[in-house]
Amino acid sequence: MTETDPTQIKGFDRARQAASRALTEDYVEMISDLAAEFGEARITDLAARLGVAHPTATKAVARLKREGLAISRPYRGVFLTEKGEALAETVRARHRVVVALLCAVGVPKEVAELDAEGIEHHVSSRTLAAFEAYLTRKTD
Amino acid sequence: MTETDPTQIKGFDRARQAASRALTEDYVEMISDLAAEFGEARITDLAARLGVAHPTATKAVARLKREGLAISRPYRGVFLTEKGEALAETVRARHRVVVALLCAVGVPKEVAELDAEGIEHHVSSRTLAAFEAYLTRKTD
DNA sequence: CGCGAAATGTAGCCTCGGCTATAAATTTGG
DNA sequence: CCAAATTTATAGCCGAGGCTACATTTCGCG
Ligand SMILES: [Mn+2]
Ligand SMILES: [Mn+2]
Ligand SMILES: [Mn+2]
Ligand SMILES: [Mn+2]
Repeated sequence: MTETDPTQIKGFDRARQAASRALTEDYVEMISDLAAEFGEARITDLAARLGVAHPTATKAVARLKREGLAISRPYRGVFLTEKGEALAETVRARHRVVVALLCAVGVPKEVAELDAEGIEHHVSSRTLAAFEAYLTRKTD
Repeated sequence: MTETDPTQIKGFDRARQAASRALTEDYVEMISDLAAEFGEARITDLAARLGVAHPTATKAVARLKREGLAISRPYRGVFLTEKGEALAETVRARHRVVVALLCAVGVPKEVAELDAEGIEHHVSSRTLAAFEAYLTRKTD
């Protein structure tokens, strides 16, 4: 083979890293949502909303705790740490921008909401900034 | 908990399915690229371009063969089946549209290329259609 | 030709993120 | 206040997708 384009490798690598962060991001955002609604996030509710079996949610929460994003005691609710809350806020904001951008270029709202759930995790900060600038331009 | 929004669950489910298809899509596209350049795709080249160790590429190719997307004989190159070629074409086209859309809303080209590698796998046919329509409108 | 280098295959390890089945704790209501 | 229902925990299975180490085959070249 000739040379290997480093940009291309970087793209695949970034996509792999984003995929591995996606679960964390969705759980943290959901825990934050549930906390706002009910004051705490229960494992059962997390599992129901994410569409997984509850042991799957339990495992995910264990990982969040390992990473210092959440805390919990046995048979009690799950709560975000400050670090977790900060991540949730970032993720929530990005989710909204992605949906808005999709809608702005003509994607039906319902479809935008579905696709955004996956797309959001691959939107870098620079792309996010471009989306925001575009939305601002378009609105004003 | 109160009710559980089925649309939201569907979004997470779609994102999970897309993530599991992503690897297949990238490999098939890359095999097609290498075939165009060199007449065949070698495991070493696949691994180098995707940024993984060669046993990882070998495993992935084994899966493609299982799924009827590629064929190969020991110590020889990998080739796509008709089904594989068709998928490669679809994936390549979508990749281009995603990059073009990102550029059109103001994302720098280099960044667009990086982010598209992950985003593309989460763009549904309806969103793709909207992107194409937007690009057509903007160009004309 | 034949030998060393390069490519490919294979074995086996790891983590992650699904799942089911079963056990234990907690909550609820009669 | 106790029994049943609900919730949570735990054990253990699976496949995917990474990796390293090592074996084997093919290739290139003197
Ligand atoms: Mn998401
Ligand atoms: Mn989201
Ligand atoms: Mn890709
Ligand atoms: Mn691609």
